[in-house]
Amino acid sequence: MNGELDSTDRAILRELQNDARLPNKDLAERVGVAPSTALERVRGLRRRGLITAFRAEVDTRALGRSLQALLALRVRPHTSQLVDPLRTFVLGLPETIALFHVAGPEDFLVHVAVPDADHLHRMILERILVRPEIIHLETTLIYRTERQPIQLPVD
Amino acid sequence: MNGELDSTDRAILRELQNDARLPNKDLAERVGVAPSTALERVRGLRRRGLITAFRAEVDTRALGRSLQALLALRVRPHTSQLVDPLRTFVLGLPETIALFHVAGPEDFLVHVAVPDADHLHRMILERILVRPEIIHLETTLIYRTERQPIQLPVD
DNA sequence: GATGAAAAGATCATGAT
DNA sequence: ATCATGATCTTTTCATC
Repeated sequence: MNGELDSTDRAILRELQNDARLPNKDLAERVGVAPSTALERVRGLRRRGLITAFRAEVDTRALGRSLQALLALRVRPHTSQLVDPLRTFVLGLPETIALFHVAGPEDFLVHVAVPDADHLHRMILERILVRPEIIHLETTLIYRTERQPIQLPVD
Repeated sequence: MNGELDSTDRAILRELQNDARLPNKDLAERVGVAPSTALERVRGLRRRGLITAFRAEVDTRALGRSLQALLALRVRPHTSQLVDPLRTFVLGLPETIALFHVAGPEDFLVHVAVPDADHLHRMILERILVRPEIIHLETTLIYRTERQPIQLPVD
């Protein structure tokens, strides 16, 4: 119930970030505890909110979305009355992978994956820029994205 | 063996992105096929590269990394001789969540999660800016990150 | 916490449609 | 391709240390 992670917890987090479907028996062996202990630890990590979900990772390229971009949006006036619906709208776009609310001159960065540049262009013109609260949009093409699959505490 | 996704494949991708540990029996029921079919479909999706991994998702806040930022890096000269080792270095930092190689005036965007602003500051000064090939760094604080957990093809 | 054994349940290979 | 069925393996619980 406390917030500390011992080396077993950390090892479990490492293994399950690497393979969420690792059988409990194998997990137990790799982290050096009994299967029942591993099971209890994993439950604890979920209960304490350290593990938030188990998800399949898909390849957006294989889904026909080979081009990624970051869209920097400026929204004015920057009131929750305008910002909240925009946030919902952006997250509802099937092209959206992630949405960052940021400090600085821009308000949002939207990470999108699309089939091609034409799709991106049409999407921006026909679905994004038609919204009058967006007073500025800057597109940055992404050549390559690399995610670090394993997150651990930093000391 | 081909690259098309039918509605069953799409439904499976949806379910497994939502819960990678959904038992095959339940998966089969939800997508409306027999368990053995569901199993074969999932294998096919893995083999064809649509599903790249099953991963546990961890909460960086719960790991004691409550602050996120994007670091825009400019590297000069922009040669693979300098860029490749830098890429490896950045991905090796425990603070790094993702690395974007981008077009435009900046070369990289590094998504990091750190315990606090002081850690971020020290990290930038002591570990990033000491590298002479980095001729410019701009830090953007992230107030909030929202990922869309489910990716599907866009039409 | 860890262990071992037994019950419940999931996975997987096979053969049929 | 899809399905139904047993054989096999895993997970889970519980009693115990």
